[in-house]
Amino acid sequence: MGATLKDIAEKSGYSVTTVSRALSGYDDVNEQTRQHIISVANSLGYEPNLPARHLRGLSTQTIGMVIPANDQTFSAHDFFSQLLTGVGDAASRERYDLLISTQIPGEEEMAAYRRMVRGNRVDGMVLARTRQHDPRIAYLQEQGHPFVVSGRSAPGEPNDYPFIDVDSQAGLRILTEFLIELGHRRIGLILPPEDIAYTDYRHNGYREGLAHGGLEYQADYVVYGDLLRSGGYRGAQRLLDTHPLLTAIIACNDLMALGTMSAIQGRGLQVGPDVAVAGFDDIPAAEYAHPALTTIQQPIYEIGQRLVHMLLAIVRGEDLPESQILLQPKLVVRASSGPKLT
Amino acid sequence: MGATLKDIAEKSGYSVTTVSRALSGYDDVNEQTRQHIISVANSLGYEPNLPARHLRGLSTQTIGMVIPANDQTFSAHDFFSQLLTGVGDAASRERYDLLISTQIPGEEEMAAYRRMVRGNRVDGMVLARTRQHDPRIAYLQEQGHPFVVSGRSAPGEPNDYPFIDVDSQAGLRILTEFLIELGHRRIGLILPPEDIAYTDYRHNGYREGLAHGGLEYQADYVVYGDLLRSGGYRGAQRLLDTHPLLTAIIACNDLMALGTMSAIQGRGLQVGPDVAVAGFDDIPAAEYAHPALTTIQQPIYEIGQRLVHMLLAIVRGEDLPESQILLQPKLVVRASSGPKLT
DNA sequence: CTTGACATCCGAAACGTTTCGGGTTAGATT
DNA sequence: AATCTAACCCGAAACGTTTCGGATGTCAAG
Repeated sequence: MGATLKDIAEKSGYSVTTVSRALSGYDDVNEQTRQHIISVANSLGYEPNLPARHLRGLSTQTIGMVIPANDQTFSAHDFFSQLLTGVGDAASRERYDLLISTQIPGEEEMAAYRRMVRGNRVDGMVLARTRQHDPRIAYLQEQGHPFVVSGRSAPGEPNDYPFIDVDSQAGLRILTEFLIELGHRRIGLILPPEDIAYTDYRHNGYREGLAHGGLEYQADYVVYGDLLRSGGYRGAQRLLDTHPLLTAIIACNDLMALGTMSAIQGRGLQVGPDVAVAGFDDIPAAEYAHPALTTIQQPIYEIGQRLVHMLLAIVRGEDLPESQILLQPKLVVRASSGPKLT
Repeated sequence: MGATLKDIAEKSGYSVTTVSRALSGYDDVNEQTRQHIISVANSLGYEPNLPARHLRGLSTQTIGMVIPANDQTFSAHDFFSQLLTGVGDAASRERYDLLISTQIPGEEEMAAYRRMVRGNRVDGMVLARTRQHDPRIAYLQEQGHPFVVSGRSAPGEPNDYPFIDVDSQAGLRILTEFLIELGHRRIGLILPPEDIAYTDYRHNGYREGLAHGGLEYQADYVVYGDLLRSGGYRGAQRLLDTHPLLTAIIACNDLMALGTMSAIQGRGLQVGPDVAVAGFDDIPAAEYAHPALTTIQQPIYEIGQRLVHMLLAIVRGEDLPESQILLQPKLVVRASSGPKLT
């Protein structure tokens, strides 16, 4: 269908070699010849065949990313759409495209990674939402393929790769201390699934906050959720059924916090005055929730952009000033955390 | 780096041809041989080189999509992240990946299309947010490359391509009639930018609604916005500055409606009782806005999925039962449209 | 003993590009 | 007249795969 170098060569009377060299700006072709070739190329609507280029081992100008699929519950993608937008915008400025595969974690997911990496379709990969003993990281390291990660490994695991993460241990400590300062003594916690790498960090931060406020850690104030709104709803129900005297609940992401608010309101209680709620992420919906959600801000969009810059530096063989970045979290106080208790 | 067919051929003692045929399931290779070859392939971690395959003209198993970039304002991507998720999930089920390029509309954007289409990187393209005299559609038709579109052409332009759209003219008529029924007589309208294909449909729907309710169309009750929250804010300010007696404002998408609510609340007025507000799209934030937003529901996620099915049918040469789908919009009444006026 | 059929295998060409290692010409220098 | 240089150009190989069109060997039927 499309015109090839050969077509241009025939039409212009030069060889394929010369056409190729003219088009890619070598200086051993006459300027007049080059102009002629370029005009023929344009008249034929020539566009280079990328697979052919890649076959020669040239850059694919493409960044790969595998994102978790989860059908209906697209709003769970809030985090990923922000990350994706950051990655996409930064990539575009570097004339890179994105190859995206949405996959449910598991065998198919690893196959998607293999297709991209060994299949030679991308120059580098962006990973997100690290898990414990993450097989994706092991694979990419073993392949020696350039990659960067949003989120470091779980505590105790090696972190021998480039990443950007927010210190969520500090985040949860700050949140917990803040609630204690408001006067709360019984604070529930809804954690992410156990296999997520940052779960332990947040769990630890919560414990640190309690210790700092002189409160004892109560294992049954803590439940696990699924990072979705529904998980927050169920988690809050469970906590309030067993411990109706809780005066505050921290959910480990904003989506679960929104679910928590629904559960509280469904019981005829007021979010804030009756039960304080706090989340983590500061997704756009947090600001517009009712009441607006107190949360820990993560600059997800910026992280996406910086990941691209790191990745391309690695791909180009430049060395990175910083290859492991830990950002400090920021507390954003809104109405959901309620007034100071008296 | 990665193992090739040649490596497997050498290690197994068969020819490259036989290895290739064994691996791709031809039946003229001995079952025992095949097993042997497969085990060698696995031991070498073989993964086919996709560019090489594509060079031979085989399917790329990839769907292309160019989405508008707009830096900071990622929340504007609400519509696109839902569409993207729908497209991604459906594609994944068909073992397709997505090639995404984020681009600001203009020359660079067309270049991204050319790279994907003529560069042979995708089997088909998904377009969204049709514009007037859309050069992308003209290009894809001229190239004869498979594509499907979310949103038909502007009124009066030909619609000779497969699309899925929501009848937004009906949507705006319904919305307008609903507000009139509530007792509103002075209803402002914030339209999308003029070059968006659906702008005239929505404008017409508004006029139809007014006519049906026996109200006269007032050109100065209508302003144009930019589809972002900020555009809704500015549009509402302009409307209320010049026409403080407006009792209702329709914004042509939810994001602008949220901006409109901020503007109203910033003036010390109550959204609903003082000024009714309605939007269009039913993005997740609409439900959690305060007050919750009355709006027209578009099943964006499902549209994304159906677009993929249509596109793949075209790519595979199957014929489509329906290639131009117009969905009926659904009114979702929430608090922002306020009570019946007395 | 021929013939044909079948099962199994393979050589070589092709896809479109880039690039190495030249070649040819014209003019300038010896 | 021979040599050198610079400017311009090109043939052929290579990337990894698929596939067309056979080739070879075995065995049963004629």
